[in-house]
Amino acid sequence: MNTQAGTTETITDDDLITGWGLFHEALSATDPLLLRGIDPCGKDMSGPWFEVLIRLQRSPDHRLPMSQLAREVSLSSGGFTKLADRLERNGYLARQACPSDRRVTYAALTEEGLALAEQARAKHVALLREHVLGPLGLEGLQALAAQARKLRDSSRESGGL
Amino acid sequence: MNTQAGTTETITDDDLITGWGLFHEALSATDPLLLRGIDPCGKDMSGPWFEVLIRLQRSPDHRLPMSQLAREVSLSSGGFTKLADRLERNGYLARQACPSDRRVTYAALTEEGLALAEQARAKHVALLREHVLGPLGLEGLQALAAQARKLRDSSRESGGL
DNA sequence: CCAAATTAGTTATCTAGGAAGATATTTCTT
DNA sequence: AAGAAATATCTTCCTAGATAACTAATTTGG
Repeated sequence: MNTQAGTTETITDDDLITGWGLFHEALSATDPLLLRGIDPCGKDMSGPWFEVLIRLQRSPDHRLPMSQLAREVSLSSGGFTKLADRLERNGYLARQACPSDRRVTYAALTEEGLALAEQARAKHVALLREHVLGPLGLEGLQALAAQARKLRDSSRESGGL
Repeated sequence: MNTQAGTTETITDDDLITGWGLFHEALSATDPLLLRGIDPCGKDMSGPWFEVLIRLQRSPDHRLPMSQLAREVSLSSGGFTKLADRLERNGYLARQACPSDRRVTYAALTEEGLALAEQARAKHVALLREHVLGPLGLEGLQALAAQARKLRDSSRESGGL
């Protein structure tokens, strides 16, 4: 069904799979680099921790409802409860009751959590400049982001069952 | 350090983080769609299973050394042993000794494994056309793939400690 | 050629997260 | 306003992988 025709209108199954594979490989090769050594101790930080810290750091009062945060970082509610437990146990996060809706619990950064978030963010940005902006250049990055946005939006439509 | 200057040479920390976030979001929104219902029973297939099946399907004799396969799908050797156990237990994979190097074990597709791989691949390609090629178009996909390739290659250089 | 370092694979043990169920609180429908 | 449906969180149980230790087979350096 797929011999290469005019190269302008068609794409083979193989090339499709390969192209999508590149996307995967790019992320799995690059992502670890961007979290490398951004821990206070100079150790790597786990993706989920970073995603949570970043979001709380830029939120008003440095806090968000647990369930919203869970959705944003793509964790199940049960999974996020345990991530929050871990962060809390380490002193980076505190749970706060919400007066207006007693079902919700805010996950809020502590002083130490905020410090951790800011420090990790700064290091992460430096690594982004080195490992992403450097190799791709501004145009490359923008091209990538534009396609990624299209993909995200269309997939959310289709997939948001 | 980062006010928006000429828009042509600079990018803010925020935009950098957002741009990279788009990349993440695109993958995490789209990827599940591409594995949806590609199981024989019409159920979703897990990413690692699919990656393994695809690679074996296109390999000579439909087999590869365990350790090579583990690297290609980004699993630890111990993790891959258990994935292979599962596939074997389900009748899709068989372990074969390698005569020329008695350390290695081949992971080889069984008849059923090959059938599964081919069927999953066909369904996956259809989903790729629908959810990736459709929204992005051929140029979009190629743009994405080109940037992804740059990223992968440069990160492998940096990261391949 | 032999000891040392490498490489392949398996086997514990441990941690992160998903799924499903249980509560408590809202919100929606009459 | 009462009952039903939805939402937020937590808990229990289960599975997938990571890590590290161990064995066996190879390769390498002297």
